[in-house]
Amino acid sequence: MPPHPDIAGVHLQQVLEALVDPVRRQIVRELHAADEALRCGVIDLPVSKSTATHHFNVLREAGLIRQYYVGTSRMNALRRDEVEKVFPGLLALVAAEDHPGAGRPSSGRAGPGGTP
Amino acid sequence: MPPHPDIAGVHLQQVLEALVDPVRRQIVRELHAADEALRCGVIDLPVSKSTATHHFNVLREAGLIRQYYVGTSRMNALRRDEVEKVFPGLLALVAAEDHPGAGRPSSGRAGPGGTP
DNA sequence: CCAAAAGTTCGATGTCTGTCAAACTTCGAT
DNA sequence: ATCGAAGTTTGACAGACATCGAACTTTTGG
Repeated sequence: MPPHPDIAGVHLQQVLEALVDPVRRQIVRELHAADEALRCGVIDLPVSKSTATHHFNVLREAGLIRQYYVGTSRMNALRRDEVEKVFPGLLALVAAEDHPGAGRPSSGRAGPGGTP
Repeated sequence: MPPHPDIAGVHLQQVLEALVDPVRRQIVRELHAADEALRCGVIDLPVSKSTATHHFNVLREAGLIRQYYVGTSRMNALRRDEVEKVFPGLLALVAAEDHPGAGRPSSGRAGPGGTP
């Protein structure tokens, strides 16, 4: 429910910061493929629930996804057309990504506590 | 002179990591606009020379620019067509960027020592 | 030959961001 | 009413990255 920014007002900087994380790109890819809103839990992410919540929030704040509740489930929908209008081709690049392994950052960025 | 990767082998992850930095996008924009190779010094960057060197290296390693020496000057050329072939539309997004202020990261990332 | 110019290398530093665990909230079903 | 499922919130933490200054290399110009 927090604020969904108007994509026209989002800077490329913020969108890139959102998409530079492999986990967040995975989310975008799955939403793109599903072509419909998905529950958070449906997407199998390699991180804890709290971290997942964080990633969804970042995507929302960047104007890439729209979120709304249905019961206790948070639905997530890719803002396809809107994003396409402001950043043409961007989603296609992510959707077409050849996600090797798990799309880990080039310079082994995994954060601490990764998998102790 | 260090290795220039074959762009076809570069992952989207690495390219995004390169382009997420405002300074590096500025470099790409200027090279895009110039449409020819430019000396490092010609591009007026808001960072020290050593930092600039770092940024040019990151861009080269990501396959976005090609570098070669002419005297003591290092020339930098955008690998337009090659990048366009593998990541269509990507350069256009950066080139068309509405660089506000100085394109500082959304979450004030400036690093230490920024402006003491 | 000497000096200036153009970058590079090296080491140090501070901030940011991803990550987790634990406690909490909320809604639906039994 | 109670229990479970689904997420959220709140600290804490560690690793990466951008950044700088100083010293060095190399090439051009006087």
